[in-house]
Amino acid sequence: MTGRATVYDVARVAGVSIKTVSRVVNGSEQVSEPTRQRVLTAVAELAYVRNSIAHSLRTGTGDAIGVVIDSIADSFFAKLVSVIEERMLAEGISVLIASTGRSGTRERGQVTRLAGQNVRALLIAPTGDDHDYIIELTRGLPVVLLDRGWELPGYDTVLVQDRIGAKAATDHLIARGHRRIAFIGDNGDLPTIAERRLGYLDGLAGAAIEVDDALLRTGCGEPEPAAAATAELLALPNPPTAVFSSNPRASLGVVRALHQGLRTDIALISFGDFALADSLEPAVTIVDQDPTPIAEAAVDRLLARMRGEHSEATNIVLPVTVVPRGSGELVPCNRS
Amino acid sequence: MTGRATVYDVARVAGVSIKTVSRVVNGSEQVSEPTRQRVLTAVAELAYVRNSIAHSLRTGTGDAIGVVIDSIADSFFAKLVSVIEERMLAEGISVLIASTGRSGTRERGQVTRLAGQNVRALLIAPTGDDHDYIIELTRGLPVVLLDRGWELPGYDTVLVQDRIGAKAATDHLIARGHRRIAFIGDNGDLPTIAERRLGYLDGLAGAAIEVDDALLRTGCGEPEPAAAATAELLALPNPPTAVFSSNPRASLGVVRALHQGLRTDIALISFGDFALADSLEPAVTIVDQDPTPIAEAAVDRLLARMRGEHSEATNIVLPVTVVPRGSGELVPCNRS
DNA sequence: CTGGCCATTGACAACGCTGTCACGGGCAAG
DNA sequence: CTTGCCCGTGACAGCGTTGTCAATGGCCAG
Repeated sequence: MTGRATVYDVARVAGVSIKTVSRVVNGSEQVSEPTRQRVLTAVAELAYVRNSIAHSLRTGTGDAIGVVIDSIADSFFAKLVSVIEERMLAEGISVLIASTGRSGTRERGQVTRLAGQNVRALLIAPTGDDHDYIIELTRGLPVVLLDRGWELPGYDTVLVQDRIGAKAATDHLIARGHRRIAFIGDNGDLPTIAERRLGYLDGLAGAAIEVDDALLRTGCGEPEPAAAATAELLALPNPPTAVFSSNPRASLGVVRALHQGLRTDIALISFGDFALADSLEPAVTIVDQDPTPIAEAAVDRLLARMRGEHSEATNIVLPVTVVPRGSGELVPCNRS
Repeated sequence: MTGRATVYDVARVAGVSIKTVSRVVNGSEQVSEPTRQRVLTAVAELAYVRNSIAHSLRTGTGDAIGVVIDSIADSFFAKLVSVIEERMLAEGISVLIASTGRSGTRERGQVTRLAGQNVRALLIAPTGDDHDYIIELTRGLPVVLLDRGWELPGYDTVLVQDRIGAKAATDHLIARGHRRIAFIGDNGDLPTIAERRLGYLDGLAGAAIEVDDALLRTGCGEPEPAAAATAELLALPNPPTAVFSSNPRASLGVVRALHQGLRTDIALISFGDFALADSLEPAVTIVDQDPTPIAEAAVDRLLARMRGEHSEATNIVLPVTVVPRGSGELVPCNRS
């Protein structure tokens, strides 16, 4: 008994036709009570579980969605996926994860792969700036762009106020007297980070502070390069008095470097919360980019599309606020 | 053009039979070069992608595996899944995640669901202690039990030295002079935590320290209850001078509570690392339970099984070591 | 010239399921 | 008693793919 039971097995045991088994399993009303009972008994006896591949093939509707993200090891995306999975479980839909490692090529490969699977819809946090391929590959498939991808018209998107939030953080630091504020972030390929950088520049411009390129560090999306960049900033002849870290993973590196360099007197604001940010000394002020409402909104859109809604693409932009905790309220230090 | 192209479409365009298309797509040698070229041209023209549902149904081999874990929001499991997904991508296999929320009932539901999907194998971090259902539901499906589940014979398992590691941590604290050492952990249903608790008790017994039930806190697998439990411990008339936190998520709560209570003079060892553990003040001493080798070993086993290996079930136990960072080397404080 | 062999190709069935339609029987209306 | 309808049920096809097996045709040996 290696394979699983099929409708035929159940039909044989229950003494009915396979169609009747199908009806019972799918809860059709068109079955008499005694028959239903016999079928249910047989189902239990054989531990029958509907083969969802055959079901998908027949009905044409898959029972999984694909989620394309940077990496599931990133706690922001982990939380995002967690909420998505939870919501989808209620719909009986499975979640396939596909990570891009922030490579546009790999992203494309993953989307291609998923499009060939039984996915019924896609949630994508796009990496690169060329997303035309999505249009081509996902014909007839509901797609919601997550966290990024504002610039692709015709698709539902869910974002946060990247530029506004970044400007608010910068303003927050400027209001405490900082004028040498460093920016740590990934390279500008990521639309999100590009927006946050613009917000940072907005803030500086608003206070008529000249941009110092030495304080603008890109290519630091991960903890290690961010830590290295921070260490370099600290070693500058004229180091910054404040740091704006444009994503929580980079912030992990920044925090490590500041603590290792014993420079916790330098102000810090992180775009996006991270574990223990509020237990550090000082606790880290953040721009609150909570994954939960982002995921909820995205799932809402996706379910609506999966149910056949054909309205115009909507662009949801969630508000963010600065959450003061200590590190962002430090005033400029005078060490050097 | 709403649906995707099928072999029939390609066959029509290329002027061959569907079987030949299938042969070309699957790289069979039995096709003449000119025919192959014509087919490939048609494939490119129609952007044909093999329908993997039909493929799965026909071949009986799915192209996804299922991973059943507590929650993807837990960074330990997130890292685990990340490594698994990375490895599976190289095999062209997708990863389906299913979270249990540590509910045995839900775990069972998830395994049932996955067994009905096209999953080709399962990686399960079992929650409860009744795993007989796994045997029943996963007939003929390769299964590797991850991180827990030692007690289910006939299945490959990958664990760490839970009991030994916990004893080492306890010994480490005892060697610094601690005699009132608290234990924070989830309830004993989780085999892992039960083992760690035994290791903790081993340590106490080895030093002839009597167990104080007031210092043994269970039901704290998540940050919030762990923080609450820690706060209660601090309020005891005779509080502990050291804490052994038996999992990293609990440790997040313990750290928060210690910092909020300004009691960072209390020693702490965490079973399992967590982000920023080394940037805190003091840095947190850990028992190193690295998810990466666990995942690698599990994937190795799984791939071997998927390739048809029929050897005896293997039980891999990975070693752990205490990584001193500061918090575990604090000597007993005398405040009360 | 013929038989046999190999290389290439195609017709057909089947994977497990559900949609379509048809069938048989019971019952109310005519 | 017949007609027509509805209810419960089953036979059959087909979703897109691949495995089996047979057919075709070219080529070489006898």
